[in-house]
Amino acid sequence: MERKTRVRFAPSPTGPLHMGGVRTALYNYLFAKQRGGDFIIRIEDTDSQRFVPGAEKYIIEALNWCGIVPDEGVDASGNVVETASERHPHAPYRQSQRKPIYRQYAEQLVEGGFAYYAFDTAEELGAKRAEMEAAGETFIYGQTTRMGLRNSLSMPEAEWKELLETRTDWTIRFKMPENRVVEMDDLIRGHVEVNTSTLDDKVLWKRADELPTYHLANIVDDHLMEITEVIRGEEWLPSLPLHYLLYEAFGWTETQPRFAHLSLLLKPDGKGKLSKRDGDRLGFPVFPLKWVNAEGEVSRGYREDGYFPEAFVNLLAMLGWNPGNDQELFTLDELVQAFSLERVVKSGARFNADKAKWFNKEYLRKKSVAELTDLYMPVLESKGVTGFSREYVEKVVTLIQERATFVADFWDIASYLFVAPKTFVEKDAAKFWKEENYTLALKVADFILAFEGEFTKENLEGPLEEYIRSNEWPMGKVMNCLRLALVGASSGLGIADIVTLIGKDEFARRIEYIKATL
RNA sequence: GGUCGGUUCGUAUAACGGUUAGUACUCAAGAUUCUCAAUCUUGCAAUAGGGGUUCGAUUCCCCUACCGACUACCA
Repeated sequence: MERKTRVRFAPSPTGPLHMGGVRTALYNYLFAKQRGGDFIIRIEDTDSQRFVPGAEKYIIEALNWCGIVPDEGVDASGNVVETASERHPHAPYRQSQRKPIYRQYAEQLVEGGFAYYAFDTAEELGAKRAEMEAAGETFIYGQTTRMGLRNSLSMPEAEWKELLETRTDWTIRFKMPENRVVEMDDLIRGHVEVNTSTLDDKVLWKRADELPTYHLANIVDDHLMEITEVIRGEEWLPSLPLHYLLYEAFGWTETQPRFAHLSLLLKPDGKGKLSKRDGDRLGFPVFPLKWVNAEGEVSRGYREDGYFPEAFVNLLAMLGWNPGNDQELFTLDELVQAFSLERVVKSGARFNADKAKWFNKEYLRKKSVAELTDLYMPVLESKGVTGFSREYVEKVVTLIQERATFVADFWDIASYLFVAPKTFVEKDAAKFWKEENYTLALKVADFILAFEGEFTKENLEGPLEEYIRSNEWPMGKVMNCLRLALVGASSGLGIADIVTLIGKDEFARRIEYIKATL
């Protein structure tokens, strides 16, 4: 009975999707596609308190930008599917819309003796917790304490049945078995054992809002949606025994999915996991897309920072996974081919911004001049630069493509090919702008202006150097001085390239301007 | 505190009992060039510590240290 591979990414719409979340989604996607299976998106919005408007849309848009397109859960226009259909037999995909289906499963567990009703209020539990903490102990609602608390296990039947009717703030808790060793297998971590004596009786369902907690909703939906593998973050490993026990209590062990727990993304320096603050502090995005929260606080995104989605996906894939050889550059399709959970690294991966930039640079180099020009034209426009043909911009892009990491770098690298420099880099000027140099440089300028052939790099370069050499002038000093006049700095393209691009008239103008300042 | 997970150059990782412990990023030096960038070459740099097991441990086991996750009517 080979089942079709079906995996899901189940984010909670409590804010923008963190890059670690994107990585989890990516690994799920790669795993599914490699096996010809389905990748499903399910929105886990059972906590109405933490719901953030726009978060769901953000998550889907972010995945879409990355090329991670779901087979189920979202329709063609990127909306979460709300009604079941032939293509979406498991809809709806928002847990808030699946509300009616969970209670019966929770009750089923109570009937089977795997769960019970609990009537302790949040305040009572809070007080209990504080009391025990004051005594230096930790309170857990579990096998050692449950009989001393208010629930259907400790109270007379008549009493709790009455409370069940009259009160609306009770919960259903899982009755954690005592002293049992739960043996689990993780696709990444291998065999893990936990004794149930350290585990507590988790709340599964709440009467107050008639909603399940994560644990119940997760198991029920994974079962109903016929999920075959659960690939999720490491933070879920501690609740894996509970999940195993739930599958067992429901009698679903035959079709229980296999689990794989991914390690976390760590901050580049210091201790702890990667957080929003690190991005602000160290100057790189931690989110795929820009996000503005309710307070108007802006978090930058990879997309807005100029990363190509292919580069972002590639760098994410390499953070905690490797193909087993030296290949580092992969397209999404290549990743689908090469990916394997066996090669996912167990330890947490520190994010490195330099490496992230390197990936983008590699992708930028691979782009066609046409595509980069498409991206650069609007930038030029925003700089107020007009009157240049597309052909001209393409020539510029061709010359600077391999010098840039982002399209946004183009302007900093070669704005002088569009506008005359307004300022001069002080350090460079101090070094090269000396009378002995610029008198010669101006003579070279005259030579260029007197050049009668067509202005091309090939035509100019030879004669230019020949002219300087024959006069026995210092090539470096003269050229840099001339570059200073054209660029405003002693760095940049070759003189012949610059002159060819800006043309004789503009060249003459810049030289005249320089002469006027002497 | 408890439970679980993790630990190879600064970072990401390779080596799934036998290698001069490899690769990439970063950094440094050199080559090249009219400068810068790019490119090429070279270099710096690691098995957390201690016990075992073994002819032999980065690799297997134990202890310690450190890091992390979890410990909610949040996911």
